[in-house]
Amino acid sequence: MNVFKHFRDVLLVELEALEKAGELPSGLDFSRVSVEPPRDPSHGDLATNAAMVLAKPAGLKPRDLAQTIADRLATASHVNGVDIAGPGFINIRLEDDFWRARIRDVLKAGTGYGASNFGAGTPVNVEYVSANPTGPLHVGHARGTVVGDVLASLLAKAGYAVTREFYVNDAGGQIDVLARSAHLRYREALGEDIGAIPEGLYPGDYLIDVGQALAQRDGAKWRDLSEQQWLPEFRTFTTNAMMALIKSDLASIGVHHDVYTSEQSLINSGGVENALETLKSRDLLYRGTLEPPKGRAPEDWEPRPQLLFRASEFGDDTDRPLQKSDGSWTYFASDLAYHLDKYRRGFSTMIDVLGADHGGYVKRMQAGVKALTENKGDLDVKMCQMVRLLAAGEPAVMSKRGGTFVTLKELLDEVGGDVVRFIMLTRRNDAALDFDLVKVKDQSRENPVFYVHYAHARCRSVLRHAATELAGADLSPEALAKVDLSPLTDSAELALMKTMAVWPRTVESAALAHEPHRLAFYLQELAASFHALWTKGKDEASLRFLLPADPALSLARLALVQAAATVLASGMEVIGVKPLEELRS
RNA sequence: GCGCCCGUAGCUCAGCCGGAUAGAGCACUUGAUUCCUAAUCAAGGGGUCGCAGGUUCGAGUCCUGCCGGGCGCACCA
Repeated sequence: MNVFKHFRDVLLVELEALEKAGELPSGLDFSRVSVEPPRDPSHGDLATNAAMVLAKPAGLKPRDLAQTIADRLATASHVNGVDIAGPGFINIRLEDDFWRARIRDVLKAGTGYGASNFGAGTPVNVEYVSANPTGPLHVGHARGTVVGDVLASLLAKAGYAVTREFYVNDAGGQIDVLARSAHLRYREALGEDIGAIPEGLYPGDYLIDVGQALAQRDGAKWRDLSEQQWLPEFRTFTTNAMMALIKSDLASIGVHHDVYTSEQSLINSGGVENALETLKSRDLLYRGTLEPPKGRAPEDWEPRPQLLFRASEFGDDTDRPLQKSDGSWTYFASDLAYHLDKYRRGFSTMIDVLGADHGGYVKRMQAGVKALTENKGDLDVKMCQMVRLLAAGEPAVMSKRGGTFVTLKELLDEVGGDVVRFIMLTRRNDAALDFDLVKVKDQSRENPVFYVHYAHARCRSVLRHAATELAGADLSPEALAKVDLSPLTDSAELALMKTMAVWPRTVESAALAHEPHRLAFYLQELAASFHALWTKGKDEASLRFLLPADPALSLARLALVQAAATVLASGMEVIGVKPLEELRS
């Protein structure tokens, strides 16, 4: 249950009743009425802006209207008190029993708690990673990979029909370079001394295996043929090998895409012509010459007539070329075709997760989607800023020179996939992020990964102890869901319940905003709430979870602990982090 | 020169389609451990939300212009 949405519905019923009673004019727009947690918990449990939003259109004074609404809300079920504050806020206090009942919600739902049909099954396509198939993933890919994957999981939990997609850029000139590099490795595998890898080719060791595989399969068949003859086969073979590498990297961080779309097959099947035909039919294509960018004209600039898309009519800064001088399509042209393809597959909502270096690409792609779908398609681009790798505060050097770069796999081996997943969400995606290889292994409050793990492990520890101290009691979630919860009266206990009850709302609002980082922040809050309760039990023995002299109270507290563990696990599940039973090693 | 992102406590950052006295961690000060993991917790000081205008009952949040940092800027992907 989303508590806030629930009471918004309650409020709307009351507002409609006021309309009927003539205390409010009919036909008011309630869409801006919200029910939210107040910023300061001392104000109450819920706050609504209804009076402030409606006062003007209703021709009433905010505080007068607030009083009218408050009088009605005061009689609603589970409401314990209503008061008016500030410019016209209505603060609502709920009965403690209402919060205790949320424990039962959690225990019944298990880690499915927080799931909803908020998205109503709307199809959403999340495209992420989409790394060029020219080598293994490196650390620079980690952030987009995690952000995209968790965003997809988040949307799924919120009730959207999510497809995780990877766009394979297997069509450009870079694939020719890849194929040539592989051919060199192939000749090497046949015994030839190839010397240093020439400038401009991919020097990475990962191509040695490709060369050997080809030599083993085909022998010397391709050695003395012309490039024209071997190139197509080398392109295909090597691209497939690189995709296998990438998929293996992704699997090691728990990422599995539903759909891989090949740029080359899109082109081969006439997808680009198709998309351009659509634009042409709307008179959005023309042949023209672009002006050089002011203040920064490229040295080799020459006026050149090109096939252009009228992107500037859709919010872009300039029109954009679609065809290279050799007649082949630009990357943008095939990407237009790709997004039209996604739209035609039923995705009106598309999300692309890109690196910050693609920032200049966003407007044109959004312009393209608008034009191709007549404004029916929506493309949201999540840009991931750079990650700075540090080691104990000092920059950790990574270099692509000589083909040695820090691969994603090396990072995973160093700190583990769970750590990478969590840390990547400890900043908004559009803010730069420091990733300290040493600090993330710290077992301290400063390390959010540890902090959240520790909270869950503490919960599990209590439940393990309970099995012996309350031997014979049924401690299954199903049984705990039935125990009398009324003994839970301490402020720290209620605070924990309230934090847990915010989870469904967090899922929905994070999904709506396409902001997966909110999950990581929520988990830290929830963990803090639990740690606080734990330590309070250290100060006051009567607040310990396990009091063998009082089984009824202990069972109620175990229900709370089990629920806390469940919500923590629910959040970690969406992030893709495995909850731990204990941290002792 | 243009576009995009960012600018919030000494440091690192949250701030939920505009809402109340702007929050958390680190650091600093003080305190809590015979007892479920003190790997934690509690309390305290610390702010012209880059600057200046504007819209609004109300702006850290929206608009405009500056300043500072990052990224990008025809036939790469």
